[in-house]
Amino acid sequence: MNAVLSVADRLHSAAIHLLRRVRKQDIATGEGPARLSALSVLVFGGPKTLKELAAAEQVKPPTMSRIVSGLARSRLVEITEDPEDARRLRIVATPKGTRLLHKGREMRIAYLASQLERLTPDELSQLGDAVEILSKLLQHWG
Amino acid sequence: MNAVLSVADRLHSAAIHLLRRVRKQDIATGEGPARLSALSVLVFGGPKTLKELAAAEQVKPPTMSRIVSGLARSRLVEITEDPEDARRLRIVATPKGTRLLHKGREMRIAYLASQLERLTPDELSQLGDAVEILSKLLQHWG
DNA sequence: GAATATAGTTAGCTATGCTAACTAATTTAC
DNA sequence: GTAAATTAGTTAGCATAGCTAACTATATTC
Repeated sequence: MNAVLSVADRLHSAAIHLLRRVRKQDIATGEGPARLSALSVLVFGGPKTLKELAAAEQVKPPTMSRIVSGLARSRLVEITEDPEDARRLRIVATPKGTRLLHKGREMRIAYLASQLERLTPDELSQLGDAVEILSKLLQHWG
Repeated sequence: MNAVLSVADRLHSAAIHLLRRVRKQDIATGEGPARLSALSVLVFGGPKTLKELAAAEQVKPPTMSRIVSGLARSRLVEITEDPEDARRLRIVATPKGTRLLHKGREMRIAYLASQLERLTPDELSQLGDAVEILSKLLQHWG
């Protein structure tokens, strides 16, 4: 197996297992990962329509419809009508939603960071560089 | 934000977005990601009991019980009794299961690899080293 | 004004995760 | 040598999250 295939394979496996670990932290916020991820788009990207949110999360509209319903039920987002087009929804994170997102993010990152502390400074630096490469790649994904 | 926190945050985000993309490839095999991941443990790690599989996949026994049922229904694994302890199941990948795993793995990896091809050889090598560090960290997770 | 296109929802399916409560088998304790 | 405790897995029941197909309501186009 050539180098590209080998890296691809192990990268996939590492990503799966990393997220399984982290998911347990997310659950402590009382909201699932799909909701937290959608909420994060709203908090950092501002108000969105349902279709925009679905596209940002790479999910179909009925799926996002349910995610948004859940967030609204927990008062983490607020839904208003678009004054220019009554078909559209304007979805905004509430202050409560923003607070919860930040809290969850802190918990998750603190947990991850506590594990990363085991690495040597050199390994951490290597990992940091690699994540940078990967993030850029994901931004320009084909 | 210090270096550890920053790496933790970006690593998490990259893992989420990477898997969202790859999930679509997995679906083409006709089996979900949890089943493929469990099957992979059997193919590369040999026969396992249900409890061992659950532990390897960081999932509770009832969850793994259903995953294994699904795999058995599709004839991707075979379940026999442990001759030494009738409470235990011995779960083995069938030849069909092994073939499907390799096929799915090829599709997924080919897709990932086609994206990784955009990296320079140097970047790829850095990413490979980092994945190695990460895999080891995940094995000895606290 | 009628046909078409677009935004979201609803209904209904599958898959994955959990806990609680169960059965069956083995081990331990007496 | 049997009763109690432990261990392996299953079943039932709940929630989240993904999908497609079919629907409603609004806008746009012809």
